[in-house]
Amino acid sequence: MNNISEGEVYWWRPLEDVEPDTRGIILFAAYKEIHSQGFQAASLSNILAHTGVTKGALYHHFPNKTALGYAVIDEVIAQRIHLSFIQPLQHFENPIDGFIELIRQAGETFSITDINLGCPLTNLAQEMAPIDEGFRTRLIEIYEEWHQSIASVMTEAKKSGQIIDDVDPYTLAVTIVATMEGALSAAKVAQNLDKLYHAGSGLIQYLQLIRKQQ
Amino acid sequence: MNNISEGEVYWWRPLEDVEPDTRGIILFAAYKEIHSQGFQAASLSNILAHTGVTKGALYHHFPNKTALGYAVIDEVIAQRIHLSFIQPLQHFENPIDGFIELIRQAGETFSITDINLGCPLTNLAQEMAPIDEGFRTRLIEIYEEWHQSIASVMTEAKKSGQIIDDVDPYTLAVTIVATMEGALSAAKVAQNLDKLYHAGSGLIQYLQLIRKQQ
DNA sequence: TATAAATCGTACCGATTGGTATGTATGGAA
DNA sequence: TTCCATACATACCAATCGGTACGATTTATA
Repeated sequence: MNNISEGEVYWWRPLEDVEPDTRGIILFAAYKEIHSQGFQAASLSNILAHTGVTKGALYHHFPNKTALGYAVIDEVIAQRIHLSFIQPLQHFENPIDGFIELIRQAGETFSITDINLGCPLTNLAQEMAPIDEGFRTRLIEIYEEWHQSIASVMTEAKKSGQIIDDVDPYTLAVTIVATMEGALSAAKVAQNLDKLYHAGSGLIQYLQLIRKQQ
Repeated sequence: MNNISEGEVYWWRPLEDVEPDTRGIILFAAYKEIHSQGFQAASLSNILAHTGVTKGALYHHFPNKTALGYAVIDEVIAQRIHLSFIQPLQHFENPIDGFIELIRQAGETFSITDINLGCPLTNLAQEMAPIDEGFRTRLIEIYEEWHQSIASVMTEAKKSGQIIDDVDPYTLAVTIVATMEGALSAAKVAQNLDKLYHAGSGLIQYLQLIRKQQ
């Protein structure tokens, strides 16, 4: 039982089917509230109202709101980014083809609701990184792992002659993530997928151009 | 007299030297508060404390907080985006060279404080577009003008044979803006310019690759 | 000079916020 | 059976929020 009300489309559905304990219920409800409202605007009362959990229970499991936010990053967001964006990289036989396919699929995997809410990692990073160092270090860590993972597969692709020589793998990694995030942000504001398609095909063209012809 | 406290570095300094009236003082203070705190977290009490203006004066010039936010977009942000990013496009003889130069200069024009605060347009768009339609339409309008302006110069560049044929000007425009925004966002989280440099040189490489060799 | 409108200042309000204090029920160990 | 830590539930709190009511003062107009 994950607290998704019927008719409510939601990005990245719960990964496990285990019946969550009170702490898990709070954690997932907090993730949803933070994802849709932002951390500062996230209301503890809302989270409690949506779950039926009482304030006493919440403050038994988490010392304060900030700690709850940290836990959401550590135990929910990090996991989901890892599974959705970092793990798939390992299954790419050719990273250029892999990324192009991943970008092409984006239009189908993301619903309008997903687009409107935006990427939870980006949202939280943009809001909280300048304000709270605890948030920032946690979020930076996720981004860095993401960048390094892409750089790693690109290094291999370069070695095997799939990519032209004057491409720095890490630079390429940061550029890819930046463009993908920018594309999702643009789509979020426009509230439709058009901008995502445009920026997506621009990125695909870039990837095609750095492919070494043989 | 613009209310920038000494030692405080600030992005996009006031454009005019005219002595602002009460309304202008409130507007610029609100712009600063919103830029650094976000709209929802922006405190009217803070704005009043920083300016010495009273609440009666504020509510005389603006019916409510939302209207104040709209005015900040219409009368401050739109103007600054236009002057900093859209007008310079007209002076490009070759848009590819122009953009490359613009990206190269980014490292010098932006201070650490600028980076940490982030782009006011992006910040506001990400926070408020999903929540308030009035914000969204205003912000979309600015983005659309930006995209169209870039697309326009790219169309000319394509006609004069500076860009390879299989580039769609509008697609290119959206991609450029997305990558620039993503780069600034990454730098904001990292709190240093490294990611901006990386994503910047990735974008430069893309631009070099779509240049038609002659 | 009389009058009205514009431009504020001050005091206050209800609502909501994160957080706390304190009580209670429960389950396992001695 | 006693004991004690875990796991909640309820009631309350100070602070802050955006917003309003209303008086005072200045400015423009006639």
